[in-house]
Amino acid sequence: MTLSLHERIRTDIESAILSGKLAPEDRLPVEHELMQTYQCSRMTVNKALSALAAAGLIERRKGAGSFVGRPHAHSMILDVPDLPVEVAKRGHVYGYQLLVRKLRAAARGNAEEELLAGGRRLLQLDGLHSADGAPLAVERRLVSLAAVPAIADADLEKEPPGTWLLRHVPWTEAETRISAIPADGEIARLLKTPVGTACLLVERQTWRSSERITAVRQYFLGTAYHLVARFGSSRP
Amino acid sequence: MTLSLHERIRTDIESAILSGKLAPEDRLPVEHELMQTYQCSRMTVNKALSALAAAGLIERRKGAGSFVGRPHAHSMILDVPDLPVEVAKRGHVYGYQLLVRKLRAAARGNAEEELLAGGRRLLQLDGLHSADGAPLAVERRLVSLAAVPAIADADLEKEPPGTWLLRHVPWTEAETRISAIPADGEIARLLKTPVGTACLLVERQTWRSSERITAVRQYFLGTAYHLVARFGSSRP
DNA sequence: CACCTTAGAATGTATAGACATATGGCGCAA
DNA sequence: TTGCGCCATATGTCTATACATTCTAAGGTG
Repeated sequence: MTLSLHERIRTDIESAILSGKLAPEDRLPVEHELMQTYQCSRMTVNKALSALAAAGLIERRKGAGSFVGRPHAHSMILDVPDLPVEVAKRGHVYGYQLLVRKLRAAARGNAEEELLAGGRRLLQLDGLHSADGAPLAVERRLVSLAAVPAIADADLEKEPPGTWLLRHVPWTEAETRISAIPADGEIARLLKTPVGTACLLVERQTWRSSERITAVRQYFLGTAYHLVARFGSSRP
Repeated sequence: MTLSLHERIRTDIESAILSGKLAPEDRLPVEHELMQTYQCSRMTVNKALSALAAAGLIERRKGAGSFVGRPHAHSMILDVPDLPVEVAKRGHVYGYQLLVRKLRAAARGNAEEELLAGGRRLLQLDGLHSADGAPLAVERRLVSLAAVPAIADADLEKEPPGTWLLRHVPWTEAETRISAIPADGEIARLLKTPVGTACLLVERQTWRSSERITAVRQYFLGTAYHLVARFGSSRP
């Protein structure tokens, strides 16, 4: 694979930064110098530098110059895959059981639920995810009927609501909160584990623009599941 | 803030995709049509479309056209901030206590440690993070002296090794594994909590290119700490 | 010495054109 | 009918130029 010129300029600078030859806050050569170095037009240099800026590796200041960004404020990429897919990838047989399905109003005084409902009703869906027949996670999900009226008619017996939503409802923003808590009585019973067992709690909310779509709490058996986040491209 | 023309084109298409007006696999207008629509040159249209392609929202096929990408494989951004900074941001006083500092060889038979050591010695650093004087997390860190010889002379009494590394050692790749486990005897003692308490376990390894730099295991008091991951830009 | 003005430097945006290269469909020939 | 080759289409890359916007530093003025 022969790199185009702007890609070559981009990777040259990129490796200079990653190897430490260019330190954070260092000033990069200005566009005219790079034009000389690579014997090309300014647009080509500009394309390379713009790409680096978009990737957050450098910072460009109009009138001042281009500078190496400070060591990554390190945000990492957290893959939040669809559970059935994830379980299958780990070589297990996935199962889902719908435990509770009820239409109800938002609990009075519960600000979260009221925001989600937006004055209309909510669909509550409790379910159990399993791998090879063993309980993996319980989830309680609330879906805004205002945002997703179609879900009232969806068949959610065999496919988990997360998967259904993923396929039918586009979203623009999501936030996931990850913590650890001991299993309480009901969670423990459903996961077939002693009360107090360490669980990974994943809470996620999704929005489409500013409209709230769904909120879910998933309790994973701590020893049976983990999340992986990555920074950098190559590692498998 | 007035958007430049290529930004306007970009956001127009972006919102058409996110709102569902353009479905996955749909074909976008070709560049010449967009030139007509926006009365601009091809380079301007190209810049907008290239940005969308770089962001993964669309896919461009030379000779064929541009197409909406399939629904986001949704990866989210996980902020993994420096602990002192994070604790301060939550309004607490951060404290760190170095418990163990020893130079040693990799444990024989422990493949992870041997890879990290690369034939040389390791620096083991155990420490306790606290917020407002209360234990927050214990960590055990191993640093490769082959990769970071300078850390042998660093003063790690007052500042945690993670912070020192962040400031002195550039890295290119990292992987974080998140799970939940019950506190064993030693962890429980250090965190001043009963044995079996649910803990958030964060394991992280970092590399510079293919050279391993450090591996760390952090046990957070489950009820006192959580991680947040986000997709989408606007929410605070 | 402190402050303000100004010229130059550097990036941001946009144009119009040129040639390169991959794709897919259409028409012709076996 | 099938298969091959050609060509229109669409994107990829690059050039040379122009003007706008913003920052920095130099130099002059009070």
